[in-house]
Amino acid sequence: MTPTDADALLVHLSGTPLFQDLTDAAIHDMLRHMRREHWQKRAQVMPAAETAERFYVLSAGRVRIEAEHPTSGRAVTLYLLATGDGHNLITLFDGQPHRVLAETLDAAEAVSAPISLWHAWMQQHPALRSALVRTAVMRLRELTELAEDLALHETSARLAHLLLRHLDSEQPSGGLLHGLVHEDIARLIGSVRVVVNRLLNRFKQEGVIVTEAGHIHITDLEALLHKAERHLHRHD
Amino acid sequence: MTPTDADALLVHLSGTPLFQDLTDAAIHDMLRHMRREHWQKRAQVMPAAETAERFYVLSAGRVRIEAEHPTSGRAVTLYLLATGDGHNLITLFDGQPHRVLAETLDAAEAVSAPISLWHAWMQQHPALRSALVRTAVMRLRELTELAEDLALHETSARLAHLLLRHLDSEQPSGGLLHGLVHEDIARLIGSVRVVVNRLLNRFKQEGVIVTEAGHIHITDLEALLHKAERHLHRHD
DNA sequence: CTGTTGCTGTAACCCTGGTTGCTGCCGCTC
DNA sequence: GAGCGGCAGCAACCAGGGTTACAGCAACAG
Repeated sequence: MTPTDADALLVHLSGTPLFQDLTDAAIHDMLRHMRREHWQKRAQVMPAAETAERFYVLSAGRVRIEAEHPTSGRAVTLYLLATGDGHNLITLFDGQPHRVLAETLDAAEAVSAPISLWHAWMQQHPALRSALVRTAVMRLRELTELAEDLALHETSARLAHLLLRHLDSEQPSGGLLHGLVHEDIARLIGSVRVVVNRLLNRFKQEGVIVTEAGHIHITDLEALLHKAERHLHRHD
Repeated sequence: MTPTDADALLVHLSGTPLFQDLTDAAIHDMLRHMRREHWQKRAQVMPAAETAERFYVLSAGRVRIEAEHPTSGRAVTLYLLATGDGHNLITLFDGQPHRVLAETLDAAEAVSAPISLWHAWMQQHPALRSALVRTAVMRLRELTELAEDLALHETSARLAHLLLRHLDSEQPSGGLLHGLVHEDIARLIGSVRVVVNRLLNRFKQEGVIVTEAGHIHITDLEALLHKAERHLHRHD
């Protein structure tokens, strides 16, 4: 990547969790060895073959990481990546390939470098290593929550939970769920489009949410919390 | 812990993934600062309060880590710990408490130390740090598989998958599943006792498995693989 | 020997939620 | 403005699997 490109990206990345404890000089140096990619909306990206050798950091847009059923065509999204999030953590740390699907939700952009380079960087910058480890642990928490949800809660509770996690955020535009269609939401909670539609309309009729221009707003937080069968442990 | 106790444990632990790259002297030194605990079969152990401050390593027996539904009483086991496995990885790395339940399946035994001590040890022994990170990443893989199973495969496929993962092992005694009752198996696949019983008997009638003395043996591997809706990617 | 406890084996019941299929609606392109 | 693709909105259908309830057994304790 050219120095000017790197300068432009520095602004985006220097505040993100992975890089926040590094000096601008260090980031700049790393960026010079990175490859930059631009992807269009709704495209399959970071194919497994390539992914086996590189670690990516999203610099713009959203990407969902999914597992797919071999025959039925159904899929669950394991996590949603946004700007600053890394992809291919597992292979980065254990060297084994990890077969998942990655698909952009928006026009997106990422930088990447071979895993061996990242290893060297982790060596040089302990702050980078610990940031990477911390995100791995965050993923552990997310997946634990997902598995728990799938095993113990029915879909209406999972949907309510999803809405609570993303719509109670300060952002007016609906946070990470912005612009997702029912099919996308369904995959986030391990269900299918028709069911999500059904539940969403039920929620509307019950006065728990309203939608305007494809956008969901919570009107009765209390009721939604009750549906999610959860108590707010993250708002104390 | 007394030096003689430490000597006895050294044998058990020095070959396990967490400690295998450390010198006996280093392990011995760590053990002198650890607390040793013995637990009886089927007991709730490592309560959340205490767990917030210590990291444990199982030195004998099995322990299952579970999430529980707040009201219905149902639970999923997130992972099964065996000798050499650590507990409380998440808190070790991010400092935040993680609320899960731990229950012994056998009479068990563990050593533990405050998290701050483990941090110091990771500092001194890079091999320890990387072993801990590797196990965190292994847990990520396990949980990904669990979530994928729960979201995409029906219970009969999940049961078949579970049997394949644990019974095709060389061990004659049935590996990690040894001595588990139907209720335990149900929790491992996010279901309930009655359903597991139903499916197990269906498998028997179809000639896929046989049971003798509460012990499960696979008789038709091909059929079981088909039921699991999976191809053997770990046996190549 | 008998009561108790824990596990397996079933059967009847029924509800959540996945499947299929079709109707509009909107926005785009040709 | 006609045609088309993507998406929300329904309705009918049905099955996987969770719930409840109980019977038969073995192990163990009193």
